Amino acid sequence: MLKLSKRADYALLALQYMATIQYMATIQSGINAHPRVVNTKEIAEEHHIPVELLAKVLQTLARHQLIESHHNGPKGGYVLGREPKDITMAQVLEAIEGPLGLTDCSHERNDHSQCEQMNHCNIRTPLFKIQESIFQLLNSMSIEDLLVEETPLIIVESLKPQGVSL
Amino acid sequence: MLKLSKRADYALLALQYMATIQYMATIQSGINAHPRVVNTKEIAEEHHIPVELLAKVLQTLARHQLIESHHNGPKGGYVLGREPKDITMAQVLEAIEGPLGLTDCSHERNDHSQCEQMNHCNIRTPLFKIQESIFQLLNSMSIEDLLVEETPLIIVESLKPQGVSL
DNA sequence: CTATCTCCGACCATTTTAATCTCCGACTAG
DNA sequence: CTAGTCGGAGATTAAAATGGTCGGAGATAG
Repeated sequence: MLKLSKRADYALLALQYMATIQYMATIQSGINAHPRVVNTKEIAEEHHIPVELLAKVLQTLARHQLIESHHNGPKGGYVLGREPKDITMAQVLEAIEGPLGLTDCSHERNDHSQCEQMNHCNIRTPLFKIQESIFQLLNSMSIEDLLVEETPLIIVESLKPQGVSL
Repeated sequence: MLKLSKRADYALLALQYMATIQYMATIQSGINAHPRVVNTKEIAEEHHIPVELLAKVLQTLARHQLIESHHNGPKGGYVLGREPKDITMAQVLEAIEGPLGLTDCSHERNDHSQCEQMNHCNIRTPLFKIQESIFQLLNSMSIEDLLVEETPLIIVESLKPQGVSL
């Protein structure tokens, strides 16, 4: 349950790798160093993942401007599209897997297809609260948090206080 | 992303329904009332979901003692296995979908098969922390929290985050 | 210029997983 | 006995994830 797809895994691995490269460059050459452009093959080999799938993942990330593609022939590749701290988990996962929501009826207010069936659904509201908490959590962590050795645990306050009222 | 399976949806709907039945009975007949036994067909028809699938879901819930089956022929069915507040979301989801974890390597500390490949994985620790937070969140909510009055559907128009300038 | 290397996008094949349905056995109330 | 229940093993279908192939466009190095 709640397992990330491999595409999501690959995305995070790639972003972490690119952030690390960039971080190293900054340390060595100061803040103005242009980050090294890394290509798909390099990342794939580094992590032992299939090139073709990673290529698609990176294309998707580029389309969402999380990374930036450099069409420079043999020197082409990708760099991060913005600061690691400004690329949140939620953004990455939404780019890869589409808008996140626990239920089918979280997004489709335009085509009323699905919820015709779920008309007798009494669990929407609580589920939306859970969803909102998870979203908040994912937005509170960024690629930068993948760099450090130990990330501080983020506590999501219980939703209990809102309580039961019927 | 993060969408619940239908089986999980059905499980929550069924548990909410059973909890409601029980709650009503308590109101009407006092605390000692035996909760009414409800059968699969009733729940399925109430929510317009396929009986066969719901049957499996309920069987699974029974196997995990979240509900209790009564083999009473034509009067058979299910009741909650314990108090609504003692049935957490995490328990339900784990019963239906197996142990929850963002990554494949979350559980397999014994068979080292998978992580041989993911040996070059630098994102385990942060992911485990996210996972832990979600687990905590899901454990903080119970079936009791599903008993809230259902308000008109709140539209989540766009989950797109704040847009982040670069 | 040419050979080579990159990203891009479309398309296809295979595998895995989810969802649904079918059938039968055991049991029980009326 | 009859009809209705849960329990559980498949079969079937549908959908999604994963992985691979190909050709085009553009840039670089020689």
